[in-house]
Amino acid sequence: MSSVTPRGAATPAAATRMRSEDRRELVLAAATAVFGERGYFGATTDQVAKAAGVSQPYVVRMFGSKEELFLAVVGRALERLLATFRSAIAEAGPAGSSGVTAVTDRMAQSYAELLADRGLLLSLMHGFLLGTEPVIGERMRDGFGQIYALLRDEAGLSPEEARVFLADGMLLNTLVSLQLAREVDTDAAFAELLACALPTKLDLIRGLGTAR
Amino acid sequence: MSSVTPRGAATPAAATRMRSEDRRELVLAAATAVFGERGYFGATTDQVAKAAGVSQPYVVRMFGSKEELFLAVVGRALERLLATFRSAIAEAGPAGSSGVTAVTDRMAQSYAELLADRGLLLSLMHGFLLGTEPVIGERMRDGFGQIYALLRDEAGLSPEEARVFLADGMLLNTLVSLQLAREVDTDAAFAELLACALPTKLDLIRGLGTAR
DNA sequence: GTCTATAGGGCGATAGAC
DNA sequence: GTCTATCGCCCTATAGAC
Repeated sequence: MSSVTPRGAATPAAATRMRSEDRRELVLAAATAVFGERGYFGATTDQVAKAAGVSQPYVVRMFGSKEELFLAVVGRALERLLATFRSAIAEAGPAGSSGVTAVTDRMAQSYAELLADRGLLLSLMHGFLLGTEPVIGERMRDGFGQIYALLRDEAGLSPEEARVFLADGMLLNTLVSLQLAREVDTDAAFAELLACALPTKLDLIRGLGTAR
Repeated sequence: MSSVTPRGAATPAAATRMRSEDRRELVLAAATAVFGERGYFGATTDQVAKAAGVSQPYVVRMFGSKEELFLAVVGRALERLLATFRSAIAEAGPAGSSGVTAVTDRMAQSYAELLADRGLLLSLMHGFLLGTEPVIGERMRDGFGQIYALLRDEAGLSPEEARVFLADGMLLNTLVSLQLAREVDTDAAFAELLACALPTKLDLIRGLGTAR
């Protein structure tokens, strides 16, 4: 499949030799998944290390501390979220040109697609719930402000339209994290809610709920 | 102020002698506040104990384990939430009778008032984000299902109306937890969003944001 | 019923070899 | 750059006195 370096063979699990930048990205992706599931406090640097196939002290060394690792995770998540929204806006044009629903629908679709990036949106969500943490809270307020500014200034949404869009996003995060899809086959009410909240993405959510 | 028992004087801080049921309620209220701020993993039984003015081992003894304490907290929170909604429905009548907005507005007002109970809604919110936890996750799915069932069957909302109501609630929780109100005076965008998301409750939120 | 003392385990971070 | 070994703290839970 992928190229194996001359030194190969003795290196850990999934990770054969690679550029340090790639390895940093690998650890960030692993950390995103772990923080997304258990939150900042619930996740351990050892869980991240095992998920990335490196040693626990190396994870800490790489980022300085667990808190800085979390800040890097949410920073990266925010970057991707904003970039994805900008692509959507570029495709659909801002709200002024061809109606509001063109942009919001396109952005909502982008948002749902970001769910495929395991833990990315849920790491942000966990962060949003830690507003009283001195460092993390400040960072999350700033990030939330960037999202709101994009919706207003770049997507061209009104305050009310932006509010509704954000509310839908928060519900989506909650439903995914709750893994409601787990009982979608046995609970008619959950099936009804999910069908309503995720018109076209039921299969995607179902996949996320079971793949553990 | 309140009655002091004969033994008084030597007992801890805020808590003079009281019935064990009252003390259990005191600990539950303290735990609700702590779990609401830091979540299940971030909260420690010692923080709960200090907030309640009792010893840490006593908190554990009382509920068996930290996990059972959390389950008691979210169980109590859910009870109160459902009871509050039922009062609102009783006052406004279900959606069929006098239009949908009568019930939803009354329930939304009730919901905002529950924010005064420190940590009650945020403990639930933290729980919703732990859907992958075996015991807690199952309990939270069940609780969420109860809320949805109430909105549909008792409040008489359509699936779409229930979805919008839930989405607004999730955004409200997020904004409160983020403590966006903290910067409402220096950040015009935050002020705009909060004014839009919390039409009549800006002062309430402001109070929550600063009182720490 | 409630406390003090403490055991036992896990976690983040550091030291130092390779 | 990455690992192994390990320290020291903090946290949950138990034991046992009052």
